[in-house]
Amino acid sequence: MESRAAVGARRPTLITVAELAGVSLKTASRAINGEPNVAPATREKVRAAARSLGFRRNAVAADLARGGASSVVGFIAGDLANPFYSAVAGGMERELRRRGHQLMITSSDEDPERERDLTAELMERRVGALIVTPAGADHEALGREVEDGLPVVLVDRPVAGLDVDSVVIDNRGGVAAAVEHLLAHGHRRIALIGDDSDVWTFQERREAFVDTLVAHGVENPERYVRPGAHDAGLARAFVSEILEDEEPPTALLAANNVITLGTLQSLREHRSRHVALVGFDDFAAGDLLNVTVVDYDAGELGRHAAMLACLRIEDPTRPTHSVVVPTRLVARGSGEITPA
Amino acid sequence: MESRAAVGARRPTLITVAELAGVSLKTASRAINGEPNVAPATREKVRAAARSLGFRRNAVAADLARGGASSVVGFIAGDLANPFYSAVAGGMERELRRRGHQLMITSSDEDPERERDLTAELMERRVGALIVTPAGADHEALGREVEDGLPVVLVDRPVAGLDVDSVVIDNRGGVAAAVEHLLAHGHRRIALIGDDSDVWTFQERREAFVDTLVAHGVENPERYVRPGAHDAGLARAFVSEILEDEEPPTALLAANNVITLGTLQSLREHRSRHVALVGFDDFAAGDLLNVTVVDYDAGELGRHAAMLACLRIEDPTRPTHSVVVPTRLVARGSGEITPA
DNA sequence: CTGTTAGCGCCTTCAG
DNA sequence: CTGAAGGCGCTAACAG
Repeated sequence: MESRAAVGARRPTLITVAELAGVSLKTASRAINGEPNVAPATREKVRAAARSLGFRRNAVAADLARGGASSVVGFIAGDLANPFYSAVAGGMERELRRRGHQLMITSSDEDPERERDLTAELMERRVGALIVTPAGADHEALGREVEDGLPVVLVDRPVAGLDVDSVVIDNRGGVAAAVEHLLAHGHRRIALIGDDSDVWTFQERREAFVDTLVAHGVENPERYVRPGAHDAGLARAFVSEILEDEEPPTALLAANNVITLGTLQSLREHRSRHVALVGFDDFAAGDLLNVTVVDYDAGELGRHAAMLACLRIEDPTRPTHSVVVPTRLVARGSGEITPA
Repeated sequence: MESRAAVGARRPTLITVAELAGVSLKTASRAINGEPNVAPATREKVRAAARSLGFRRNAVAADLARGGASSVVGFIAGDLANPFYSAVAGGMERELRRRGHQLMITSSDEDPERERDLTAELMERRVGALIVTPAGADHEALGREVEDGLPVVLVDRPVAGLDVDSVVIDNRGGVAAAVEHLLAHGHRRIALIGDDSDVWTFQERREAFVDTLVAHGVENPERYVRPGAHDAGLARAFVSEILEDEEPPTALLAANNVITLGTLQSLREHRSRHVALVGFDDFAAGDLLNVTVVDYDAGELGRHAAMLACLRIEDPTRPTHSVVVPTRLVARGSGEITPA
């Protein structure tokens, strides 16, 4: 068995294997790939030769020979260091693996220009499909790929004018549930602390917020809406400010987990025991802090995206689908506080 | 400019571009790749042709022709859905990109068998290097790759008997600092709630814990050591139990963030206002809960791993390096409580 | 069942 | 500065 190649030595190829086994190149290929029409004895002979040589098939060359797209799927995440994307990537990777694909992950850091560069790069690698969390507004580069026949799947946010498969959270449903929950507990003055107004998910959540309040006869539903809380510090400041209002809200809806944390800080400073809070997105210490949240399975986003990508690879002509991942309200205390 | 290929049409190749530009294949290649020895006019002609055809160079074919390893680096993470790995992957991806490499991420889910499969798969894709968070104990498969000359970098935990580049957290230093912090605040009875005993990082943390206590003359340092808290629930139970001791500890050291959360739950149930707590790893609501922690930059782990991988690709003969990422103690209240 | 003949798309010689 | 040949490692037809 002492046949390990020395450092830097060439890797054995199918030809080497074929020669050792005393068969032709193609027969070796068939045996290695488990194709039919190979005598069991021959197959074993080839496999033994491969083993003893430490042969490794070259998937890159195989993809090339087969002409074109590989089994690799590319994912351009918004920000890899963000747990949300890692949860998405986790679900995605698992589903792809199940279907015999590999995942190549990159991160645009929410920068549209980087997204364009990465798209180009992944195209050069001839990925079989591209899953993207679109950053910014201009996505004509993506549009071109789509026209060129590349399977593209959008995750977490769609792109206007781009008719492709997509997976999003049920933002509207989640917010509606949260607002109705608060209304049911007697609140009428409900505030929404949200992210920057150009973030699509916040736009959705905001609209659902307003719609739900209107549907329940609450007047001036925008009164306590505060967009622009891009980080925890801002969220905290906004909440502190709004609580100073002469007629302050009795309940708060934090539009994402970062904002929820900032909100909690503010509430603690104000020792407000009678302000209810519901947060969109669960977070690590959510249960410990008794925070009622709108939760969902981020991994499902990735799983569905992967599935849609695979289905489109198999059938490029199928109509586009749009999957909506459900949310559920997890009542843990903070959302069940009634108005003072 | 209306030259977009129809869906499913073949992508243009260098030959197509060369023909349109009226030059040879090789000249087109040179122009596209920005190699020297091409007349500026020719270069422009070729580039214009490429643009109008929507040409995309095939990086896969290029790698193959160049014979061998690609610029892709593979990363086998322990569990992609875990924020720790996402932070690592984030730093890794950024550094690799800076150096002109791509990252292919997979997840072993801490399963040694999957790790072996994934290693084989990434080898078939001819990754230029492999970064691994080794799962389990048996890593002879990895060892074989190393012998074959594959650049391998270990992250977060080393493998006994495998002399390769590695990056780990300063587990000992972090724990020592935490323990000394508690000692300085007057504690002598300090408990360590830890993960399963076969987890390397916990072994390190435990040894440092004991060593530090011994160095400070604390007798019977193992008395309050509780391994096996694999999830928050177990941690909570262990803490509850230990607090019932007739001579309970006055301070707790939670060996990781999951354990810290469980510990907090238990402490809250016991309304123990006089038990100090320091947690290893920071977490989302750490500051909100005033939890003193041993923090470190997970992205740095990834960044260094990427760097080591690149350096080894460039020079396979360089001696192996071992990077230790520093920790720092973040005092936020829970660790500064003095014994009752 | 097995082997032969062509490439996949590009890069690397080595000549013009 | 440019081009022609040969090959990277593998697979897809076709023959036998």
